[in-house]
Amino acid sequence: MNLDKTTFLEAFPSFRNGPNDLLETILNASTHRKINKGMLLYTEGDTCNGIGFFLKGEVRVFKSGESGREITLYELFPGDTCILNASSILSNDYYPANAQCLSDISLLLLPKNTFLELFTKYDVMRTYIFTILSRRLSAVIEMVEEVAFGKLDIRIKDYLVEKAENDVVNLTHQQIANDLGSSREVISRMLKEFENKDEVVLHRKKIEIKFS
Amino acid sequence: MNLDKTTFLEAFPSFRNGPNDLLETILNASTHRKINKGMLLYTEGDTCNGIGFFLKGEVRVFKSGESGREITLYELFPGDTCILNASSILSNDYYPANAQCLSDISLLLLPKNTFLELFTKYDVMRTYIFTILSRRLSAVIEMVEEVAFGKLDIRIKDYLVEKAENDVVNLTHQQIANDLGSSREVISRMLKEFENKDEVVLHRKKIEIKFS
DNA sequence: ATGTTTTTTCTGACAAGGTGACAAAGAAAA
DNA sequence: TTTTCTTTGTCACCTTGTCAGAAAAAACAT
Repeated sequence: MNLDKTTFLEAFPSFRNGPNDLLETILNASTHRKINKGMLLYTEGDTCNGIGFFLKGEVRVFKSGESGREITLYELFPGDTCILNASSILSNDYYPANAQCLSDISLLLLPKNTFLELFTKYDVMRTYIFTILSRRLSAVIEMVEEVAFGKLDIRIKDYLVEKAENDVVNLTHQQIANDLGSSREVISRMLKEFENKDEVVLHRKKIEIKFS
Repeated sequence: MNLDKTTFLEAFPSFRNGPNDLLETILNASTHRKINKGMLLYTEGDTCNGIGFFLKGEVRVFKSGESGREITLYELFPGDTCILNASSILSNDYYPANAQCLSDISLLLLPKNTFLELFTKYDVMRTYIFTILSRRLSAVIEMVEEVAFGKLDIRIKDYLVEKAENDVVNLTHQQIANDLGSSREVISRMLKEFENKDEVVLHRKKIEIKFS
């Protein structure tokens, strides 16, 4: 046993309702991995031989375009599964995006075959996967709407509010661009405009928000 | 019984593997509806009280922005389910998009509760739903990539090739704009450029392609 | 402490795409 | 034919992305 039940159930409360068998199999068959901040978990085109259950940390799932621009599809937190793993395992397809650790993370990696068995056998597992998958679809549909119709100034402001802690955002312009699917120059330009209108104060790797 | 098994199984072959019970329940509990071309099946914010199994015709699922612009997320064909129905039923949420009939369609409408029972009870149903859901997620992720990074001239050309029958596309500039999430003016402008470069011939509601 | 390198930000000119307003050309209807 | 509606064309302007180059701040080395 690689990990105690309590720790797992803390992150994955929906498995409390499941049979003990399921829980035991997950804990026994999986390996506990720790991966460092900045590392890439998957890249586009990878084949998946396991599915990760995230226990600690943050992961960013993103697409990147030819020009070097990037856009974040969604983020993963403790209690999440990289559903694209599950999806590509079940449909025997490539992993269609990139996943990057935003902090040191720890996860349980469940081998493909065990996952397939558990998915076939246990209702709790299916419901869990279904819920996450369904949530992701909504999130990505929202992304389409934002990117297709949203004005960038609004998108940046919403983003800053979302990312702010005590009205401070500790990110570089490049990181913001990578999340929003824009380019660094454009973000810099807009932030400068915000500053001229006295809506933010700019520092290196740090933005103070004066609206929100 | 509203519909014979053969007709249903033709459109939904994956249910052949399922128990007879499942099939009978679907056929008995659902109502057979025909809806005319142009009608809206759902609009954003609707609550779903049933899930549709498409037997005939085409449906366009799209988002619309404030400015009146639209973007098509994906299309539904016979054998499809409007997975956003299932998704919003199972997560008890609103329908997050609009669905419009591109032709006269016919579908089986399975009431919410029956669907939930069948989903809980039958593996075939869960697998079917999961497959569709997973496919949609991939499709929508592709959309994000296209919209965020794709150049419009390329997107239009790809689109025209996809929609062409014998190198002819019978659509208005507005319809193309609505699928691609762009505006009519821009599409007209680009098509005119294509024509100047001798890549297409433009008519009313009709574009002849000379590349492909 | 000083010079060197790297990271982050700034700037300006230009290109691509979206917006708004309005005109013209066909098609359809009266 | 005249009128009306649908579809397409065009122009000027605004927003966003791209390219190129430089400045400023931090990190590193000696």
